[in-house]
Parts: sequence; C-alpha cells; structure tokens
Amino acid sequence: MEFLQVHIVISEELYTKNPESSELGKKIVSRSIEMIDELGFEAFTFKKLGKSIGSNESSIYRYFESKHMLLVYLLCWYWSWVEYKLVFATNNIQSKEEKLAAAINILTRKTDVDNSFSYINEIILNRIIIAESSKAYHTKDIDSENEKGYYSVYKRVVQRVSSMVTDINPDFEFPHMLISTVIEGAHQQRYFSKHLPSLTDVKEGKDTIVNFYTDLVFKVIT
Amino acid sequence: MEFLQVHIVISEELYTKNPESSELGKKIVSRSIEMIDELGFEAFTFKKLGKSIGSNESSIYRYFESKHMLLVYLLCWYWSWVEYKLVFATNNIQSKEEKLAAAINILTRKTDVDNSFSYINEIILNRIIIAESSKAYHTKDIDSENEKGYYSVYKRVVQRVSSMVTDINPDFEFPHMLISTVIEGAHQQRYFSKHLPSLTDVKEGKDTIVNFYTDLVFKVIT
DNA sequence: ACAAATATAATAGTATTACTATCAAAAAAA
DNA sequence: TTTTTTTGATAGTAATACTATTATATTTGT
Repeated sequence: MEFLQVHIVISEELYTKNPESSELGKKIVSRSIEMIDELGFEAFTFKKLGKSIGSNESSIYRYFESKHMLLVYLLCWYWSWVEYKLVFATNNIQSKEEKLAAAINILTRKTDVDNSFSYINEIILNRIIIAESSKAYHTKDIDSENEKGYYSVYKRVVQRVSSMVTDINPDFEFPHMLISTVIEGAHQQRYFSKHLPSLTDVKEGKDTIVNFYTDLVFKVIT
Repeated sequence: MEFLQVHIVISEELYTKNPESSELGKKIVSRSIEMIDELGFEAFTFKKLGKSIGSNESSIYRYFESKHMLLVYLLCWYWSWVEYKLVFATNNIQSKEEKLAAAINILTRKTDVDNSFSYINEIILNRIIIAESSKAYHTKDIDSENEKGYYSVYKRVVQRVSSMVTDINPDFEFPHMLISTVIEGAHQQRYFSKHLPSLTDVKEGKDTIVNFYTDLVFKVIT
C-alpha cells in the first residue's frame, strides 16, 4: 500500500539546521514529541532527549536554538498540517454551510492517525499542542516573535475559517473572535474533559465537543 | 471615606504559612503580583522577590512551598474575589436573563480598581491571570492537585453561572462547556487583542469582548 | 582511493534556578 | 525577662539551559 507523501515546509527562522535534512534531525523531532508528552514541557530537556535517542545534547542544539524554539517549530508544523487537512477537507464543497461545518469539524475533532507524514505521530502531537502550546506564546517575547512571523500559520488558519463565516454572513462583525474562541475552546475542553471534567459536559461515545462548537458557530452567526 | 473591607479566605493547603498573618506575608503577595507582571512567570524568582522587598529568599519559602504554589494561591485568590463580585452583582436581580447578563459582564469585562482589598492590585492580578494562569494547571501534577481541591473555587464560579443558564433553559445540555468557554475565551481575547490582534476583532472604545460573549451566550442557549 | 568538508560526539565549563539546611539575630509573646 | 516565634544570612546541592572546544566519524568531490 502506498500513501501520498505530502511535505510540510517550515520557515527557516524556526530552526538552526533543518531537522528534515537528516535522520538525526527527524529523530530529534519525533522523539521530542513523545518525550514532551510523557514528561511535560518543563521536565523535558535536550540532555534527556539526547540520551534517549543515543545522541548528544550538543548535537540537538545544532538543530534548535532552544527548547522553546523546538516547541514553536512543533506548533508551526501542527498548524501547517491542520491547514493542509482543512484545505483538503473543504475543497470542492459547494454549500457554504457545509464547507464551514467541515472546517469546524477539522478544528475541533479528535485527531486521528495520518500516514502521510512518516516520522511524526499526529495524535501525540495534538495532545502536546493541547497541553503545552499556550506556553509557547505566553512569553515576554511574544511581540518580537510575532513580528518575526512565528505564528503566521496559526493566524492564517483562523483567517481561512473566518472568511468562510463572512461568506455566509457578511454582516457578522466578529469572525476572528468566534473562530479563535472555537479553536482554543475545543482544545481546552479536551484538556478539561480529561483533567477537570466538572468544567465540561462531555459524554462518552459521541463527540460532544464537535457538536457543541458546530452548533455554537451556526447559532452565533445567524 | 471608608470602604467595606471584605476578607477572602484561602484554603490552608495552598500555603505553608498564611501570608495574611504578617506584614512580610502581605508584601510577598503584593510584590509578587507586580513582579510576575513585569518579568513574566518564568523569569520571576523568589531570590529576586526577596531582594526587591528587602527580605530573604529563605523567608519567602517559609510562606510558599514553591513558585508554583504561589501562582496557585494567586489564582485561588483571584477566583474567590471574582466569586464575591459575582454574587454581589447578581444578588437581588429578579429577571433570570438580566442576572445571567450581569454574571457574564463580571466574567468578561476589564477589571477595575477595587479598594476593598488594600494590598492586592486587582488590575495587575487580572493581567497575570490572563497571561500566566494556564501555566498553573498545564502541569503533570494537575490530577493530584485537582484532587487536593486547588481548583475548586474556579470550578464553583463556573458552576454558579452554569446554574443561571440552566435556570433560563433547563433543556440546554452544555452549560459548563459554554461558561468555561466564555471565561477562558474572554481572557484569551484580551491577550490576543494586545499581542496577536489578527485573531480578534476588538475595536477601540466600546467593550467588544463583553458584547461578543453576552450575545454568544444568549444565542446559544435559546 | 584520498583529501577536504561537514556532521556528530564527548567533554568541560558557566551562570542561574529551585530549592534545603543550619544557625544567629531580632521581634513578639508569655 | 525569659521563651518562643519569626526573620535574615550564609552555604550548599542537583539540575537546567545553555556555550565552547576538540576529537572523531561520515560524506562528498575529484
């Protein structure tokens, strides 16, 4: 069985040496995803990662300037991947409403396996995005990093879906607020349902989160 | 002019020695709020705090077990204060809809000065809650800390407002999801409007965030 | 096949962090 | 005034988040 191999290109600003250019680089990325998930971002270190992949701390620093930049890289990779899924899933849908519903589904659903990108486990990556991504942009350096374009992919995803909202209702004044609320909200609800369930109303079986936010969006924009 | 002095009681689990029991303790709390705001939580240390208040690192450790526990303490104080404001603002409102609207206003508006609590600056505290609170519960220890009740005040606030939703529409299935989405969403939008404005549609002057979420809630529950 | 270039590994070192432990001095309570 | 409690000062530890240097592989060009 063959799979379509799609390539996600990440801005050069985010790494010192492109991790996709070598086996070691790919191992750094794939193993770091697993380790951040296992240990949490705080307890994760380049030293531990090096030991775990049979390499050296100093070699990892040749790919990523810091642990923070690695997280930003993963975030960027994740949102590029979501954008690809989004474009793929909404392409050729004629009905504006169906298109928006498909987009919201992509943004709020549980991530499933995707064999197009061999060395990255999207399910685990999704989990660390949910648990750790806020640590990437809740920094004192947010403004300068934003200027450098570190978050442009994420902003583009919000923009794409906001446009779908505006297509349906051109008079709706807050499409960006609505979509960023949905994206961040869906992530939070997944985290809460696991760790602080009294903040949610998630039921076993059906995907409450997708239904809740889909319903919310359509009610709010009309 | 005299002000009503209201006392917020914080669970003993959150501190080693009650910071309200001494001048030093109060200074630790009030100055830590300012310093976390200035430096960000990562760069803030007990050593720097000690130096800044003319005290010693070791003395601060006698009040708080760790920097993380100080943050949890501040979070708990903040939500206790919001709960007090909430009860105060919604008390005696007859109309269920007006009551909920008043509650959403409390949860989403910009914080203003409050002279009832002398040594805590609520405006700065609000800012650090917006920027840093996710770091408190995005930890590997979340489950055990949740069991110990560290987040019960926050959960109670969500519960209170969710009940108001259920009072209006007993058939609405997701009151907790809705209210936690609103609370966290409003915080995020305030952060985004300052640092990642393309994720929002905030306009100068009027309080877009309050209007957006008030409208959202009433549209969703009916 | 061999030199040159490049990538990786190993080691050491630095400043800082997040604490703990100990002891003395100061302040408050009995 | 004695005892207790609180604070301050100092020292120490293991770990973190790096940087710098040098040696050793590995790859590449000819």
